Amino acid sequence: MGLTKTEIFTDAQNEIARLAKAFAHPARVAILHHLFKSNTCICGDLVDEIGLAQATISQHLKELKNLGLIKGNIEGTSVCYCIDQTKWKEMKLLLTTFFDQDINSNNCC
Amino acid sequence: MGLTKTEIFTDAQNEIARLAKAFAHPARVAILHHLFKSNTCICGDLVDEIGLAQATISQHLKELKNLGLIKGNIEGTSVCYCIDQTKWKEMKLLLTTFFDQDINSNNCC
DNA sequence: TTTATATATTGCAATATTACGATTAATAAA
DNA sequence: TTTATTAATCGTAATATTGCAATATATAAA
Repeated sequence: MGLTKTEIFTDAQNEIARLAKAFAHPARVAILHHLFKSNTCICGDLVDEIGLAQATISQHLKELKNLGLIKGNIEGTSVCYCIDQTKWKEMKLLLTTFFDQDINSNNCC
Repeated sequence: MGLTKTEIFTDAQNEIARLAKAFAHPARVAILHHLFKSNTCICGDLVDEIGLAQATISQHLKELKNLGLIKGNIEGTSVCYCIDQTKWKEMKLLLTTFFDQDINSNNCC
């Protein structure tokens, strides 16, 4: 028990859930927000700007990287994280298509 | 530890995360999909259509109801669940606004 | 009232997530 | 080389989520 039964859902449903997890924690929302806001590709400044330990931020960054939504470029001793525009657009299309289901639906209650 | 530090994030960040959780599990994605697909307001058919135990479906429905995304009308012994169109539109606006941040951002890497 | 049906709730086990201190690894500067 | 700086990883504790059997609740039908 406690294990999500991925096999009984469609690929699309699993992929939507997988991507939505990126936004299902305020720290990751904050990280993404910071990455968009700063013109310069911020790196470990995230640790200062968001009030979480370095290990915690690093873990969240790893999850976002695993989803493909961000990428990291090593620059000397620090790492520059950026949004992966291609993957971001892909994610946007998948999720907004799901959200727009309401347009063609007639509610009964 | 293990407790999300909501207090260090903005209200918007917390709300985005809260709503994104609705889509962060394939069972809930499947439930919402079924609710949109069926013109008649389906009720416990979800248990048959999705391969999860009745108690599990009921729990996911409760979470979606708590987020305000769906509402349930009691009809005899069964309950008719539907999308709450107003809340859905609200959620859509909040999340798509967040997703559209890429439009005004210039990536550096 | 009794019985059947549908849904919610409870209790519990398994697994996942969140957070952080400590450590490691890797590069830059002295 | 030695030392500082930055980020990743490891280990661990606390908490949350997922799933289901069993039970409770509530209405409909007999």
